[in-house]
Amino acid sequence: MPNDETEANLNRPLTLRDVSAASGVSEMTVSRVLRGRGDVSATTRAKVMEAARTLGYVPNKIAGALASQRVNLVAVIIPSLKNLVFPEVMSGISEVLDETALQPVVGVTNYEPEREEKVLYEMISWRPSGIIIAGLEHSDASRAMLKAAGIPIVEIMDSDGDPIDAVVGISHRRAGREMARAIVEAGYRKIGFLGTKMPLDFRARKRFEGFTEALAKAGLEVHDQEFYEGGSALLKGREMTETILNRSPDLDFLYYSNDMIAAGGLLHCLDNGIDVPGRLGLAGFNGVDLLDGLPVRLATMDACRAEIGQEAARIVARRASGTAGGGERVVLTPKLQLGETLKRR
Amino acid sequence: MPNDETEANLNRPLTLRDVSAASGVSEMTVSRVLRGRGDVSATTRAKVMEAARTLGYVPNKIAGALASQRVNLVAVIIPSLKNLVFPEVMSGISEVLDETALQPVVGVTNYEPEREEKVLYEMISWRPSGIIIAGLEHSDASRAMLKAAGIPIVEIMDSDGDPIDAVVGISHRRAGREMARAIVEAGYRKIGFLGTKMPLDFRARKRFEGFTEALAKAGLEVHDQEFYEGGSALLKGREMTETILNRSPDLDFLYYSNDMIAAGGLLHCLDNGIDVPGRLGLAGFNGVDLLDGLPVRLATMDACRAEIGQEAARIVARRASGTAGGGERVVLTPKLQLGETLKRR
DNA sequence: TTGAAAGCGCTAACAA
DNA sequence: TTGTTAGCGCTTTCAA
Repeated sequence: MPNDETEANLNRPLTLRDVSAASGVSEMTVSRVLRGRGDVSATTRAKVMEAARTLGYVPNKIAGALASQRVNLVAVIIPSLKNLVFPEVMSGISEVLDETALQPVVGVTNYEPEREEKVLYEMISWRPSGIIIAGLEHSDASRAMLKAAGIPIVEIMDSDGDPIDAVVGISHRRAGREMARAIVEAGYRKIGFLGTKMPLDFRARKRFEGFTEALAKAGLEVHDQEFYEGGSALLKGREMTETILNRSPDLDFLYYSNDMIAAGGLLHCLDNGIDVPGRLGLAGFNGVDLLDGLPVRLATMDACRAEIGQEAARIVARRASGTAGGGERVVLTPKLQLGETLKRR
Repeated sequence: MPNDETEANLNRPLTLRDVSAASGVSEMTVSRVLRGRGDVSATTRAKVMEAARTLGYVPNKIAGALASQRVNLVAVIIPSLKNLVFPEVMSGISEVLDETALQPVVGVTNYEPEREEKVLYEMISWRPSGIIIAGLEHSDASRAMLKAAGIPIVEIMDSDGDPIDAVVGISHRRAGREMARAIVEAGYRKIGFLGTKMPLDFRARKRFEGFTEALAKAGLEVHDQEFYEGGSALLKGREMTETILNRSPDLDFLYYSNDMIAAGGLLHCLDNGIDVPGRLGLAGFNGVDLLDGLPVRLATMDACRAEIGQEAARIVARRASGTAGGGERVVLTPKLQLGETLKRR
């Protein structure tokens, strides 16, 4: 049974032409109406809107983008979605872009440079209005693509290194140094480090470097260390803590490369009646709000995730709106939260 | 100082034409090489690759998509990234799509129907090869768009309702019923429910409905309930648990709508020396691997997140490759994990 | 305020 | 194996 003409299921996407035919208005004017451009009479506008709505027309952005040479997408390239940190950055980005015509599109690299290259290539081939990318370390090929893209590039989360264009982040080296200082000042001396077995997590590495550097200044060094990969971070935190304490029972402080494993360590200590922070101090990194629910507030350092996302998005938005710019540099200061797992002086 | 011609920074993106000129090969053949189509001599291929590489050419997918009427994107529409569940579904999707030419693009709705409409409209206007969308409940406008899109639509995570096209999920009603049965069988009688204050979290609601229904069959009802919104789920779990136990000290079981608040509840009980599962039983929902790190293994029900993602991606991939289909229905069975917070019989 | 023509950068289809 | 031609569906530009 053939359908009524105006509702015919043509099994092909509708085009401007269809709306034009249905409304008796030229394609060009239909286009104007649909894009909300002025200079269209109210009558014409009404006719067009009516036709578009009853047909269920959805514009083809591909054609629009090709013709206008404008794409309202912002590529956001991050290592992972499973680490809560990145969704938080995403929220900051979305929040700001929601007020603009721009839209974030996420690409995930799994901390693999080859994947980063591939994802970047794919993204750039859609000619986005800007790229927000985690970290300052990229392969030569990636850097070349980013430089050649001719669009705003904002590298985020880290400020220790040479940005390609703009950068928004914190200094992880400094974060490590400050935590080390706080630990030493509190009187701890036998310090252990627990982290991920991820040579490509440059930010964690920089924190570690800053940490050891500041310890060295105090005449100390990392007494023992332990690394993990994969699995539930909370569980790994428990296990690693047990392992390292068995091996080096004289440790009096454990610095973890993230809050999740630190929380696992804390649970281990609570379970085993280890006096925290008296006998053993603990600290993590990130300030994830999961920590609010733990029995004891963990010492950590807030990495300003949402703020980083917001600032990065603002830079892209500003540039997309034509306001000149380039090479913006926003360095945020991570806030030390002593919690209850680090002795007070 | 003008640049050397082959490396000129034209400040406009390179086109096939540039590669064609640099290599002395026709645009069409360049296009063939770059897309890896056969029927190109090794010599020509080499010339083209060389030219493309030294120029740093990145194809314009917008033009390609318009010309070929093919877009290798799959829109994935989910309520949130902060709930760990969705990143896990994403992993399943990526894993499968990585083996194909398809690429996921994520849109986030924040559980708001109006946002879902907007995100859908944006996505559909890029003419993706398929849409994977969480849930079976959508506004009329959203449903109309999905139906009219003329591409594979896979609704995921839930199987209780009428799908538009394909569906991959679990029955949350059944999940609720099964948990209720297990609780009753274990001998608990005064049962409390703790969940989110989210009228639009249909899946949580269905679990609750199934739960009360099965309790009713056993002649029981939910004895008290407590809801929360926002904040750290772990902390809210602690707080709600304290609140509900103060109000109804005779409760002997607490069923939580997700594992995170259940974990908070568990920590509260451990802190306060409440005998779990003897005096009070606890259960959550999801089977997030965070739970592995808790001192006591929480009773929960695995929601098959990764598997759902994989199946959904497979359906889209299969359809994109032309293999006919439509209306696929995959209902997975959530696995009950008794853990140590529900008495065994 | 509206319309007609040209073309965005690429690929399908066909020809050589 | 390679090249030519004609669009894809829209927007820009210019004319009416």
